[in-house]
Amino acid sequence: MRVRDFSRPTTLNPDRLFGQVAQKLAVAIITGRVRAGEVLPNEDDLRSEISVSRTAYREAVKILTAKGLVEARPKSGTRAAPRERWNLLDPDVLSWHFEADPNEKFIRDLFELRRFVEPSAARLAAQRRTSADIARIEAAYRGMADGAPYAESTVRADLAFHEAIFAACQNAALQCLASAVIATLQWSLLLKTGDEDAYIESLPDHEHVLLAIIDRDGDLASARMAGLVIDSLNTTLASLGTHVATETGKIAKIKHTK
Amino acid sequence: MRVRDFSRPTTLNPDRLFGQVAQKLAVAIITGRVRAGEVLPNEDDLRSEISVSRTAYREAVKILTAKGLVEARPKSGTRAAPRERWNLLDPDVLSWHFEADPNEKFIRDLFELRRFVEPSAARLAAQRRTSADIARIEAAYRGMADGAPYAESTVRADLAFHEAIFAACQNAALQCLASAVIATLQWSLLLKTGDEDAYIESLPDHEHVLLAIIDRDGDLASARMAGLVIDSLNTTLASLGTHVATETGKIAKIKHTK
DNA sequence: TCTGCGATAAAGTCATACGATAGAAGCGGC
DNA sequence: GCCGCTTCTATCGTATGACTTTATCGCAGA
Repeated sequence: MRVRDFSRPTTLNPDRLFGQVAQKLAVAIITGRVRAGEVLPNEDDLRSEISVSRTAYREAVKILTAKGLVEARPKSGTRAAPRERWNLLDPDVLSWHFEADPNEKFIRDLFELRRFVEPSAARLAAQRRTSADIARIEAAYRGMADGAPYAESTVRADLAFHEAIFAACQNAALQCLASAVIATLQWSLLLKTGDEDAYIESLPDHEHVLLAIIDRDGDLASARMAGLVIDSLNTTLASLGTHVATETGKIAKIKHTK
Repeated sequence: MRVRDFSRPTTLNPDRLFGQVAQKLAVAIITGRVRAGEVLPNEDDLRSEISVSRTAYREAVKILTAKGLVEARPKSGTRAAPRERWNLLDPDVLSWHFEADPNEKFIRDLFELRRFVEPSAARLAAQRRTSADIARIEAAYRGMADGAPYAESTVRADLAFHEAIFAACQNAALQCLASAVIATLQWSLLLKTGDEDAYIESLPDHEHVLLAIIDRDGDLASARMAGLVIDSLNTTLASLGTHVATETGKIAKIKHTK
């Protein structure tokens, strides 16, 4: 599953060696290929796979440590951490998740988070928005309305729409959740690609949210955003169903050719 | 400001060298001693302060990179990142914040997040809780009720109470926010230490939340949790006022002796 | 059986070296 | 004198080898 990163909010340089190693290890952990056991085999493994120095390997491990994916203790080895320890909302961890595994439960969890957070954010945005915020949200909406359904620029505009609402909240802590929401959204848009009806139907919902924010009507903005998120979840789950079916088909095919 | 870490949810080993360096750099960035300029001075700075090898320094930088505090671009230097880029909800970043600076705005932001997230979590917990969850929440409540107001075990129980509610949600993404909430709470409890009335008054509120969750009454649990958070914010801000006053006094004193 | 000490393995730390390149400084041409 | 090109340097990335620290495990002795 390849998610090409337009508007990537993370800074982990992917064309540096340690970044690649980190990603490789992370995906291995997230998919469950490495459980709570030692990551040790990888030291030799990566030696053989890509000839990578201890330096690069260690820096990759440090990154994963910082994100809670592994725990390195002096004598006992470097182990994959249990999932509760992971910083699931970290942009990189999220992007690795999406690189590894659809995992319906996790998608649901993320949407549930959106369901709680985004309406509140919309309310706050309605209360605090400046005219500059409005301009930004409106510009994003225009981008959505004018573009072709799942074109790159349109998707970008969709993400920008939601991000601009978070930005209007003037709350740094809340803002951090924006990246998680964006990642979820990006993922779901990717899944839905092709379902033009769903996209076109969501447009008026976006506009209604915008209008409520312009009107400084917090309750309305909140309610409309809640509706938008729920609709998004439903269409995403529908697409996920077909998508998973396709994937299973592919896997079956691969297994067959093997 | 020293916050002794009981129940630290983070894994960044503080007695390893790179951990100390990372913390030192992080605090420097968070307090604003290093703005968006290069972190370069520190390379020499740390050379003179603690003689630290490049390895340890680089690994510290990798950690900060992973948390969004700095951006290391191939040849142009390692710069402190703008605040929007920071993973403010990362447990370590939070703990560094609390180590560095009370910053009322940030406290408000975090409480606002709690205000949005915890009621939703309480609702979900009420809907999904198992008897084991109840046992855990109830045990935490007992610990709060039985202990002395700001004793370590009591604080631990308070944190456990809120964490148990998140755990009952069965939502991994939401669970990640628990650490941020816990950190906020721990900080506010530390500030409030001494204000026994506030603590004793909050006890029935906690019990009411517990009862609502036992009754599987999501709406009630949510409403009561919202009340609890708002009360907590108010008492915290009150304590923050006196605390800041004291700090200012200290600063004035220091300036005077200078 | 319990205690403690030492062997041992793995992470951590240090020093050094080389390559690549972005950005600055210097040089030359127009 | 201004602009563009070349060179030079600073800094990050990567590699390597040696040494240190720490914690686990097993063996030996009480």
